[in-house]
Amino acid sequence: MLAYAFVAQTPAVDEAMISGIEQAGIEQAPNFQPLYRQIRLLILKRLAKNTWRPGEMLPSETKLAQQFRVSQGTVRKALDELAGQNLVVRQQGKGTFVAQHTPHRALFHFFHLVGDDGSRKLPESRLISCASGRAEPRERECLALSSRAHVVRIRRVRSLDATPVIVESICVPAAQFQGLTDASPAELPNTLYAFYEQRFQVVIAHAVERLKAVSANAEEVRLLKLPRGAPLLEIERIALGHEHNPIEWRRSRCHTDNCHYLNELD
Amino acid sequence: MLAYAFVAQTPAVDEAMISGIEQAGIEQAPNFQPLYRQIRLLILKRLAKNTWRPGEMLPSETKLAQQFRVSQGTVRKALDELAGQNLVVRQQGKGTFVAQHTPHRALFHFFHLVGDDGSRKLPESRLISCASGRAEPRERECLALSSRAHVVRIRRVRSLDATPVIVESICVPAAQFQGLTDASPAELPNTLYAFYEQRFQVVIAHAVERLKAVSANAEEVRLLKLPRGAPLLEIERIALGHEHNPIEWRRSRCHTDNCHYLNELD
DNA sequence: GAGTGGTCTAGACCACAGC
DNA sequence: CTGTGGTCTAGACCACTCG
Repeated sequence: MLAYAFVAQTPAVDEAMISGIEQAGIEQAPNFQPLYRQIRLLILKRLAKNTWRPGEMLPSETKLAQQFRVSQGTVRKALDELAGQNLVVRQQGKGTFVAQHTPHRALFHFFHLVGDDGSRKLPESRLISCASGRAEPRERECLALSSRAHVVRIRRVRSLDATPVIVESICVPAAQFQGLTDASPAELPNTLYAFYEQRFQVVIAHAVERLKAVSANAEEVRLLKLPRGAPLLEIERIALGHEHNPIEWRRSRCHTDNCHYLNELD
Repeated sequence: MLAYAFVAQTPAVDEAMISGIEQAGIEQAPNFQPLYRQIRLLILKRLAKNTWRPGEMLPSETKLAQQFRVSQGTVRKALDELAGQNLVVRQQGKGTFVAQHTPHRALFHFFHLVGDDGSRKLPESRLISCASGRAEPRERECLALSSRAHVVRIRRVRSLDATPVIVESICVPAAQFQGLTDASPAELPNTLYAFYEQRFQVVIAHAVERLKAVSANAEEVRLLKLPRGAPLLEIERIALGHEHNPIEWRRSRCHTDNCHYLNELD
């Protein structure tokens, strides 16, 4: 029952991490965690604090083990879990690195639209608009913003094989993206998350997508050259940081006659 | 370079498992695997062979380690990977069990439609038809069947909160499901995969889903009480066995005004 | 060669389930 | 009490990378 609170003779893992221990004595729900999970949390906090930049190497397992006063195997298990969540990348002979948003990651982890022939490509993007303004209620809700917060809104059309197939609306808090509206349209890259990382030190770690079928509205009909009321696949995504804090709200409406959204289950 | 082929003094892991070793000497692409992966494959083969039934307990780590002549930690790592794929379930103090299709698994791993209010429910099913016939080309393609194979086709309407929202077509090879058409309609349960397991010893281990937006056809309009041409979310699923052999082809067309398909990314 | 992560082993101890 | 999986440790050796 008292397991895993303190294992090493010395406090091990200091940093005020055992935050759940109460002095109230009785029947407290035990939020004790195995050592390797406590280590994992400590490393996660450092990731969230940007202690190391994306792409940078973490200290070696041995060094971390010394710092935390645990065995190397325990650190390994913590790092393995983080690697399983794609938060760090491990490379034999080189080291453990903070995960980065590469084109490969965009394609295989964050973009699930695949051609009906099985082809996987990132669509080209054409910017329509990029401007800031007071956040609307829905935007505040999705991004957990206060009532006077401002946001930056980006709209673009994305094409696969030179055919426009997606109308995309993106919304991010202006506070975390100072100067985004000043960026020249040509500067806004196709894969935004790497851009967020490099330009604004904002790291997207997770995302949740919600899909519906909708009818194309007048603008979508025009932009995608569709018949009136054509069915579109709406993908609404909320992208989250390391602490699951919402960072970006995105709505993509996709013409899926020649492509589909692919998902693997177990 | 020669690592991991044989580690223990005795051959360890017999069963003719090192199938990739060629007598041709030079520059063979090494399909050497770490020991724990070889162990994992052996256990996987036993799962595929139905050596143990779903829900049954596997031998303990210690016993498996003795059988395979490796250390318990190596078996543990193999089992951990299998547990990560939801192919086995580990329970402290009890044992390791072959994964089963429970209502919980259906709801959280195989059914991604969620109410817009966040509610997760399995929809009720009403059977429309269940009959067998010669497999059509598309069915043969999806299920990897020969040209004279027969299939069983099931159609049903599924309702959330007493509102019909899904029209579902299911197709399985008749050969693996002898007597399915004789089953009384009342006997066909809402969650089919548990039924497949228990009645036909057919185990669904994975699945791939492809989503599109489509327009409701006349029948769907009637069954779901929709306006003509209403947009529907089409979910096409191919369910696979342990060896990734296709077992079921399913197409669900969903009315998503009050629900959505939920997917989490990393 | 030095440093990194990856594998394998062995042993100790813990938590949990069930008789 | 016994047997199970879960954690933690320690040490040996391997493969890979880079200077």
